[in-house]
This record gives sequence, structure tokens and C-alpha cells, in this order.
Amino acid sequence: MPGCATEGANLSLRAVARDAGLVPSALYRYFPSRDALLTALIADAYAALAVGAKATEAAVPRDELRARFLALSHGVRSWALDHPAEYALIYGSPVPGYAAPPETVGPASEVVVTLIGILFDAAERGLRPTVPPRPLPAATAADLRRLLDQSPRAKSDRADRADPAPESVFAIGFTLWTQLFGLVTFEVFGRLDDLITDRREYFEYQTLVMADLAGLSS
Amino acid sequence: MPGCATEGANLSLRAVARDAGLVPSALYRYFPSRDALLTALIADAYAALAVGAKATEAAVPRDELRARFLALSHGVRSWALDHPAEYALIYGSPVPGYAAPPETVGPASEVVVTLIGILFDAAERGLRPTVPPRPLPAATAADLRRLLDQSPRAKSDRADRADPAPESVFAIGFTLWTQLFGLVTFEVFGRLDDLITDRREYFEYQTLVMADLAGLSS
DNA sequence: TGTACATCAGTGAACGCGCGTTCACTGATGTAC
DNA sequence: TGTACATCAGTGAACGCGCGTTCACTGATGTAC
Repeated sequence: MPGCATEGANLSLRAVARDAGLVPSALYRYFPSRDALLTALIADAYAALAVGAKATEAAVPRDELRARFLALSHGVRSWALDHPAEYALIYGSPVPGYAAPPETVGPASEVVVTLIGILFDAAERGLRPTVPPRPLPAATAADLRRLLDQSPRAKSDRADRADPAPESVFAIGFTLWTQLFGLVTFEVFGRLDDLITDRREYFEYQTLVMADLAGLSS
Repeated sequence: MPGCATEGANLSLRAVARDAGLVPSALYRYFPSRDALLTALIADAYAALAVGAKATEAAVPRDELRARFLALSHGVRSWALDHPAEYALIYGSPVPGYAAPPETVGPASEVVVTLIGILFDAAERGLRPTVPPRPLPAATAADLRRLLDQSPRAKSDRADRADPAPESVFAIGFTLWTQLFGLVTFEVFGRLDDLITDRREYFEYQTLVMADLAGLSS
């Protein structure tokens, strides 16, 4: 499809056609329905976010774990601020009557996978979270172990490290993931508007606290 | 207005009228426009969330700081899961073309004010966050000091406590606030659907980690 | 107590708009002989 | 090289629908005398 500008706050089929300089019915050559178009927009948005966030992280030397985490975080924030409509599409209110099909789960998890990769590198170097260790509850531990088994990187070098349990690395990864997107969502959706004036500085501070929490000291 | 059931995923004026058993034009007796109706729905939703969350927190003895935090968190989560449409209205994607008027900022901040109240009580009892202290950057410190001056409770007993700086109590409050709503938003909006099976247990675990982080040990 | 009138709460029809979707079509581009 | 035909990319009119909003109205409830 030519152009394919997914900008603009409106995600209606007609709005997408307008942005692309086409008549609405022309989109039916490319997508059988509005839901199929929506799926493509969502997959594109996840992919674009992952590209933006991982590009900044990949530029940092592998052993600078704290800097890698900060780069990833700022990459997510920058992309979200530059593309608020697409960010809202993937991290905002679910679209009523639309269920994301399975082909979007891969792109959707790229950021958290990268984040957890940093934490595994940190665990390998002996870095430990500053928050006191707390045993994972049973069902959550099972869920994280299942995700771990689907993650080739974590599985390959699991044998030679008994401590910390890889599940607990996932758990701290989920904590950071939640906090990161909570932070970005608050800012992009304007929840900080009358509270925080220098939002970049605030974001930097909060991500530094998160890095401290995860024990990413270098 | 009779009935005034704000349930239902749709927030259109006609949908609200339907829920209330009225004809659409009847709403113009109560609200001059759709935006005014939206403002009322938003204010109601904030108030209902605050009532739900604070009710559970208020039932806990004042000196059980950890239990108060957990009760507040679970109160927010329960209300959000019971009222997903209203939760999306106040914590989801902003409605295009609608700007929240100033009368919604009071109700909007009740949960974070309660949360920070718990943290002030904890600071008074000498409890300290486990995350290493990190100096607040200038603009953020100024913002938090300004919010502090608007908060009567914090101001009244500020003189007799030099340490920790009340701004830093606000800072940790903002961290927990972000994490709490990030957690709830992920769950309510279905972002955990194929990842976490026992979501209540997962939420409990993550809030316990947050309490550890904030040093809420009793 | 009974009548006259004002207020109130809501009705019902109509408007113009943007939406998703359909369908017959057009005209440029490529391919076969 | 020239003609005939198929494919492709997109057009344009039309549909039925839900939306926000308007306006004249109705009928029940309250108040004055």
C-alpha cells in the first residue's frame, strides 16, 4: 500500500484512507475489513515501537547495563511522545469489539524481552536487586517459567546458573516493564500535565530509581 | 437525573440515555452538551474510584502501614475490574477533542493523596525506602514542593521533621502511584491475558514488592 | 374545595455528519501472439 | 512493431447505521386564588 501514513488521532478506515490519499473503498483491495486494517496498524505500531526502542539500546556497549536500560526506557518514551495516536492504539483503552489476533503477540513482547535480556546480563555479572528477595507465588512462578521456556536465550544458559532463579529475573523484569509503561502512559495521556513541569527530567529520575531497584549499577 | 447508570462500554450521549431509559434529547435538560455530560461522567468515575479504594484502606488500623497500602491497592484494582468502562474513561486513552476541565483535578488526585498520606505516616515512624536514596532533580523537586504546599496535612507537621525531606516522600509516592496504575491498567486492558493466569496473585506479589521498596514493613 | 395557570420532565421527529461496506465502473499497465 | 486482451489499482455513488443536536410538543405535578 502506498504512503500508508498511520499518523492522525483517528483510526477509522475512512481516516486511514484520507491519510493515504485514497478513497475509502480502495482500502478493500488491501484489507478485507476494518478489523484486518486495525490488526495491521497495531502490528505496525508494535514493530515501530520495538525498532525505535531497541535502536537506542543497541547503540550502548553490552556491559553498560544501567545505560542500556536507560536507553531502552528513553527510546520507548521518545517513540510514544512522537507517535501518541499509535501509542494509544497499542497501550491505551482496548478498541471495543476488537480482539487482537495471535500474530500481534510477538511484536508486542519485544520491548519486555529486551528488558529481561538486560536483566539476565546483569544477573550473570552478579548484580542483584536492592529490593529484598521475596518468594514468587506458585501460579506466577509457573507462568514465568513457561515464558522462560519459550525464550531461547534464557533457556540456553540456564544450566550453568542456579542463582538467582531465572523466574525471579522475569519477575523483576515484569515490575520494570509495568513501571516503564505506566510512566510513559501517564505522560503521553496527559496525566502529569498540571503536576510535573519538566517531564523529561522526571522520567529520567524515575528510571534511575527503577535501575537502582533492579540493581543495575554499572 | 434518575437511574444514571454509567455502565456499558460506550460513552456516547445516546448510549448514556439508553442506559438511563431516556430518549437522547432528554439529557439536554441536565447537560448543555456532550462534553458537559462527559465531564460529569469523568468526575463521577473519579469519585467512585476514590470511594471504593479509600473505603478498603480506611477499614485498616492506622498503624498497619503495609496493610493500608495493600488495601488501597486492592481497592483500586477491584473497582477497576468491576467498572472497566469507567476506568478506561479516566485512565485510558484521552478522548479526542476533549480537555478535562479544572473541576476534575480534585477527585482525580484523591488516591495518590491517600497513598502519600500512608507514606508520611511511615516516615513519621522512621520507616525508610529500601531503594538507595537519590537526590531529586531541581525541577521535579520544585514541582513536588509546590504540591506539598497545597497539601494541608503534609504542611502542618512539616516543621518537626527534617528527615526525610517531604519532597522525597512525594517522589516515592509518585513511583508507587505510577506502578499501581500501570499494574491495574495492564490487567484491566488485557495486556496480561496470555501471560499471567492468576492475576490476583500476581497483583498481590507486585504490590508486596512495591511495599518492600517503599519500606512499608509493618 | 375547585378551577386556572405555570413549571417541570421527558417525548418524538427531524437535521446533517462520519462511519463501514457494496458494487459497478474506469483507465493505466502488463502480456500474448 | 502493432493489436487484443487480461490484470491491476483505484474511483465514485450509494446503502444503512449511530452519532450530537434542535425544536415543537405533551402531559403530569405544583401553586395561586
